Amino acid sequence: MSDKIVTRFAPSPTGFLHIGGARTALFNWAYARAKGGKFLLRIEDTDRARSTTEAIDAIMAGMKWLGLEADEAPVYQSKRQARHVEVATKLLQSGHAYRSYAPDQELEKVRAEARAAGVAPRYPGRHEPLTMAKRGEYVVRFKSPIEGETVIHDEVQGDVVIKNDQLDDLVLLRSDGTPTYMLAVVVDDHDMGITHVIRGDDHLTNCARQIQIYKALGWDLPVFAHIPLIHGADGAKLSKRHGALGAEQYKALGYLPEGLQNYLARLGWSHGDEEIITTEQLIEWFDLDAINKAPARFDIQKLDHVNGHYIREADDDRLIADLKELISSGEMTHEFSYDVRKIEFDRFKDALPFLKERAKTLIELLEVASYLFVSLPIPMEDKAAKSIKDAPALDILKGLADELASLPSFEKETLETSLKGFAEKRELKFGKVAQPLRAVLTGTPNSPGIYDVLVSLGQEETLRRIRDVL
RNA sequence: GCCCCCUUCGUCUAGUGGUUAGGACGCAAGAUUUUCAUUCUUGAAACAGGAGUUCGAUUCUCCUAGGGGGUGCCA
Repeated sequence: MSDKIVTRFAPSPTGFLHIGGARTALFNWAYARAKGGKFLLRIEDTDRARSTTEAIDAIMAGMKWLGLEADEAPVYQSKRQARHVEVATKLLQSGHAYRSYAPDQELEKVRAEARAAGVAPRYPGRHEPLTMAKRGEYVVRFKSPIEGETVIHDEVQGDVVIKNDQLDDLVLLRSDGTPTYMLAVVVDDHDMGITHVIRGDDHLTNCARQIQIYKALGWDLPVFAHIPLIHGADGAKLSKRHGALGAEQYKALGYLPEGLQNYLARLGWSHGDEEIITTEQLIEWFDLDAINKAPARFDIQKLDHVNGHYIREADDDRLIADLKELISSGEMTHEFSYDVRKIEFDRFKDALPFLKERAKTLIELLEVASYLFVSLPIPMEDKAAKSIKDAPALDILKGLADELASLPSFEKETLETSLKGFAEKRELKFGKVAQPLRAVLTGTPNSPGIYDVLVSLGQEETLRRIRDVL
């Protein structure tokens, strides 16, 4: 036993890496990193029928995207069956487990009766050997103590006491000889040298059962930390909407991994008033005692805000690379107002400094850049169309076309003096000049600053767009 | 049914036996500005309810209510 901390994330590969799992992985990863320990991944695929390789790939891809890579190759629980059987046999030999031949119907009956009587269901086989004929098919059950209580010393929940008479004799080995989760999780955590088990609190009650198995085996207990689940925006379980999406889907939605990571870290964990927390800071600050006991709701608006921060901070080249990847991935479901495959990334990059100020996701970034890449009859939004309909507006545009055509260069400062002078000459408020111009250049009433639009479009294209509506 | 966990602004949270209960998102107003966004300023907004302990409870205890989880040959 070394002092080094070892944590693990142990998903069952029956679906994508959902947001709750991602946070569990993040906490385990952060704790290992914070304490200079190891972070391992174990695929809990003992339920072969429901486990898929697609799910395994999706989970690993999601973790990789979030920057949560394990320090060693993943352990596949299904490949450790021999060891699980070995331990079950040991338990059988030491009298901590027994073969159970009862058919399902009998168990159903017992459970129904227990429920009707208002007590926890207990499997009767443990009291007296079953008298029924052995049919050859059996499961191995753990002989759970009836007297006393089991205490879980939980780093997040505190001491949780469960009376032993609440815990039934759980199945260790199924009738086909495969191990159940309850057995496998104990054996694997022990064998992998896991020192800290950080997982969702849906495992809290079952933890008491696992502790009994540890004790029967004479093994040391790991430290347990059961973190509350994440709820959806409506307070119910994570579902539909944003909550139940897979981590990878947030990528397709245009979120940055550091944005999601930051948001997730703050969901149920905090460090004073800190909101923007970099990966480095997370590693420096993360600890179990700052994890909240109450479940948190997933708030997409705050995620947007945090993500917007990271978009603005992001390096331009990196953003362009992300954009290219996102577009070629074909995973975006957003319907764009223009053909994003026609984007000229050189021009995009030049405009990025002022574009990223107004985007919270990569998708929004592509949308605010739309004016750059639409082709000639510029699609007009109603409001924009209205602002250039009347004669005075058209007259302004006509004058603007002449004015802009006469400029020797198309730089911001030149344009500023030019446009301001133009407005002054005609005794117009600047908005009267800028709005029609914006409409005709971008097709919308809202856009980046007019000088930025002008510069990013260039003199030739600007004039082409103005003249197109005259 | 039985068992376990949880409860500070709408949301994420800080916090203390005595505080003007703090921050963030969102919302509202204002400043900046050619629009939108960014940025900045200001504002509204919370200790679930009831007992008890105490000189004093948001903080400690109990009860209730509400929410969540478990109770599988799922994990």
